[in-house]
Amino acid sequence: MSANSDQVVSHKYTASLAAEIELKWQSHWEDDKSFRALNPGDPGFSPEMPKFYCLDMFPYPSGEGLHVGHPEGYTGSDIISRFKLMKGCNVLHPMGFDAFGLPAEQYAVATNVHPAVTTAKATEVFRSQLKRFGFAYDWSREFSTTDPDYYRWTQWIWLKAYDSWFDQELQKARPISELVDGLDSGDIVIDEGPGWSEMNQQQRREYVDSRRLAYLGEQVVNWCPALGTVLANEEVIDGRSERGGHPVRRMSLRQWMFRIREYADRLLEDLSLIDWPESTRQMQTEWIGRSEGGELNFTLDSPVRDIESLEVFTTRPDTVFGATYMVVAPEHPLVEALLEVDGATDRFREYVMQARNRSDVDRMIESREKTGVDTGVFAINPATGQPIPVFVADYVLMGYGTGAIMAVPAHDARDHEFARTFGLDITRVVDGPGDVQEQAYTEPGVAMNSSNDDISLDGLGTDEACTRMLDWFERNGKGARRVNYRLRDWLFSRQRYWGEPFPIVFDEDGNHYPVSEEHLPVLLPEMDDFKPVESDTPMPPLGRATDWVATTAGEAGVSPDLLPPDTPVRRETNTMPNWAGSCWYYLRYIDPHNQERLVDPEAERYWMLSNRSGDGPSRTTAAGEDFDADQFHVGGVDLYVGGAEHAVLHLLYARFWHKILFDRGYVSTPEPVGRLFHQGMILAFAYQRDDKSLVPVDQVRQDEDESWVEIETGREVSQVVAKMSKSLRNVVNPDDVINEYGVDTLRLYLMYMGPLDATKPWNTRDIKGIHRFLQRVWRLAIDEESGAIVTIEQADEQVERMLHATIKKVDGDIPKLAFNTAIASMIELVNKATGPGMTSDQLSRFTRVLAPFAPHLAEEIWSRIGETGCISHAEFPSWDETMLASDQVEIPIQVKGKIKARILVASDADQETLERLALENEQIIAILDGNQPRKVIVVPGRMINIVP
RNA sequence: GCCGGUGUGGCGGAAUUGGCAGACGCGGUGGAUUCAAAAUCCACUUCCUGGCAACAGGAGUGCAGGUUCGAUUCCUGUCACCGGCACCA
Repeated sequence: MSANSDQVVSHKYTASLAAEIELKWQSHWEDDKSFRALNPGDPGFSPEMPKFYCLDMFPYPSGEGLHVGHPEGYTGSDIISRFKLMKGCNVLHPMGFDAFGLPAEQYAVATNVHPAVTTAKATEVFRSQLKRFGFAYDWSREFSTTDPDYYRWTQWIWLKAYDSWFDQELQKARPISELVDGLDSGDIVIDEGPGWSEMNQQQRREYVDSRRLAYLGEQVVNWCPALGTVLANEEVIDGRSERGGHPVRRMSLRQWMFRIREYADRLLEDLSLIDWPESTRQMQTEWIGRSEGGELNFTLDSPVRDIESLEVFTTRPDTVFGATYMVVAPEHPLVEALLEVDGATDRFREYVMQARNRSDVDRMIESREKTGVDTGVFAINPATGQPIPVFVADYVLMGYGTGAIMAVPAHDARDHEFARTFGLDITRVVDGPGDVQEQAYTEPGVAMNSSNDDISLDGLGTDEACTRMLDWFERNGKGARRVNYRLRDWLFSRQRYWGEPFPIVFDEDGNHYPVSEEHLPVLLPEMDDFKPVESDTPMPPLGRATDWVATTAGEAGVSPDLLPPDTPVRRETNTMPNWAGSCWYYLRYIDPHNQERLVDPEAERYWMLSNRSGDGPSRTTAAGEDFDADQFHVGGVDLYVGGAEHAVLHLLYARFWHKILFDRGYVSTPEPVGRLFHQGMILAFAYQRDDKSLVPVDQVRQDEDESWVEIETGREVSQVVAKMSKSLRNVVNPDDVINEYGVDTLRLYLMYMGPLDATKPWNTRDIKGIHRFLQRVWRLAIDEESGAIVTIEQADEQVERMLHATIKKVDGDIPKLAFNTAIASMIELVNKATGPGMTSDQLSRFTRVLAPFAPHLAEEIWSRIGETGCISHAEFPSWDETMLASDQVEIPIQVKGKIKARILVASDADQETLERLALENEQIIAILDGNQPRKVIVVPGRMINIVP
């Protein structure tokens, strides 16, 4: 009893002591505003400090609370932020909440609890969980996308897009007023149809509306009955909704769209200028899907109603001579016209109806066998002059190109398959191996069978043949060069309650008028029933707020210049999609409380513009006229950390919005994010039976021989890695880990699991190792029994050397986000120092190295050894290269690449010395057996290789 | 089908430019400490063969080849897994 065991544990670094330390410093930091970032103009702001803007993808606060995947990325960015602070940067490291969206609304539909209530509660939970991690966020900049003060500016940006048109010549967005001025003055001429001067007021209005970047488009949309809303193409995967996997139907609706296609080239080109993961840049490239080719005109042998010809897009104009038939999509105008003309066969009608009604789900599930019907119409192949049949088939998509193709079965796999099914001619026009009657030859090659009275491609390579053919089409006015994109305009309306209302109203004639800026935000009306309105056509829930919807121009805030205040108007009842708020939140963090603007220009310039001489990303841009690419980086945010699941949608949309704002002069960089990093997914172990079915974790035990057994059956199961899921009961709750070990341990474990961008399994067993490491750190400074400081007076030489090496290693690894190896080197140091101990000067340096990773523990030791001030604002320690060099080094001697001996030599031993020493080595002499070596390769300081 | 990524001990993972494979952690084994245990500290721990042992020999970074004095690293082919796209003309 006298050897009091309680006393032993009383100063041990346990979960409870960790919690005590952590909560103490967290409240210190909060009281001292330790992580408040200063803007230009703030008292105490020093303009000479370099800036570092470090951004996390903000979370959607779900009712479930934080998942371990969240703090993984957040810890990584926190380490960089704290490191940059210690390096003397002014760091902007903010956090907020992306709180509009479907789950809260679905919950509201089910329970009638207002989404604002659900969201506020979930946000509260998230915030307190995040605070428990001790992240160095400037919480004074926090906001939620649902704050009226925030979405006011989301609406404002949408109005800017509404007030913009894209000038093809300048490749940039300009104010609508400049379009009108240009049309009035005749500087801008309308290509097709009646000229501006011949138009009446209504026609002019419609023309201008058709040019807006945010426009109202009649569009075949993806209607998801289960969600009661339409979805963007990007939100539909294999004919089902991205969220929830519900079936999606196609129908026509008038919806707000974004003219993102206008930016296709710029979005594509600028990808090469930013420091983003290759995979993400490639996904965006493919998403944009630029292809060069020609739009060619095929005349019908007799017109159908007013349709005299078909336009097709092709990337292989060199194969026109091989076009033996044509195909139009079921939604093509020619099909429409044929249905209205007598003579369309029943089979034709039936096929078209079936194809149109068929949902995308069915199209996907059905086999890929080509189906189609002959329209009975013939077109003239412009190259051969021969009549060729026109088919309708659903393998041609209305949404890509012109919705019609010339079919070249000899050189296109799909056309080949169709031609075989329907017994159509297959004519070879490109020379190459194989029999095109059996299989399409799709590679480039030398043209053949490709000549008429006017032109011959025979003997030309594909590239040259394409060029000649396009020249020929252009000369004859039968076609033109064209670039086509897979990217489609962005559908921006949702039939939901819990989103940003559009700041726009409609008069009785259906004309739309913007709400003027000073009347923003257009607030969501209070409602108590959130269900979508039952109707043949989708009706948004906001339609129920009849008092809100029916108003007057004056009430809604439409400028009296546009409409007399007492004009009755109806508000837009659609809302913006979830992406809206996340498209620009990084800008609002810069100046979150500004009531006058979305962001103060000076603050924006300070935080977004990086000098290329700094240590930011090294990519540069082709100089745009509005941007000095020689001096600045294209991207604004210095580091953006978040999941790869946002590689296309969020990150493409944000780039698009940013470019509009850039064109209109509201931001100073052409790209929002200079460097992007995706943290990997954290998986968990699960157990698999022989038949590959998975067994929940709690139904498995480990035998003494380490094998895993299903408890119920006693059968052996194998350990596999799977996504965390409730059904497998392998979801890790960060709160539990914090309770058991403290948050510094959790932070360190998350970073030590493996490379930050790798997908890796959570292994609860491994956390102990990291916890032990922190306990060792603690014991280096503190006596567990007495709580007294145990620093030594005289530094151990080897520990000192290793400390220098560790400082260098960590200093180099942090900017690379190679935290796992940085931690490994700290562990090595601490293992080395366990025993000899450290001086307080060594501890001062070591705790500063540790501080970005385990800030609370580091801060505690820092203060106990008598240092003052916040450790995260202390200078990151430096190292002395001369302390890294050792006098002697062990060098392996290889014979034919295999190590046979090792010698200890002076580390600066030169080539001759090493060769001599190697050949004098007894083992080597024995191996050589008196023979002269043919060759000796010596890499000083590394190795010696002898070839006998 | 196409594109991209990854394959290294029992497990998670290290390894600058082609130069000592397996750092570091987990797990395991042995020892110290303890009445005992936990905790802690120390040592060993890729596999195979031989040996009481120190040790000796061999194999080894998914697989099969190649380049090279030397390959986890570069090249060719191939397999598996993960992610993305998917009739895009």
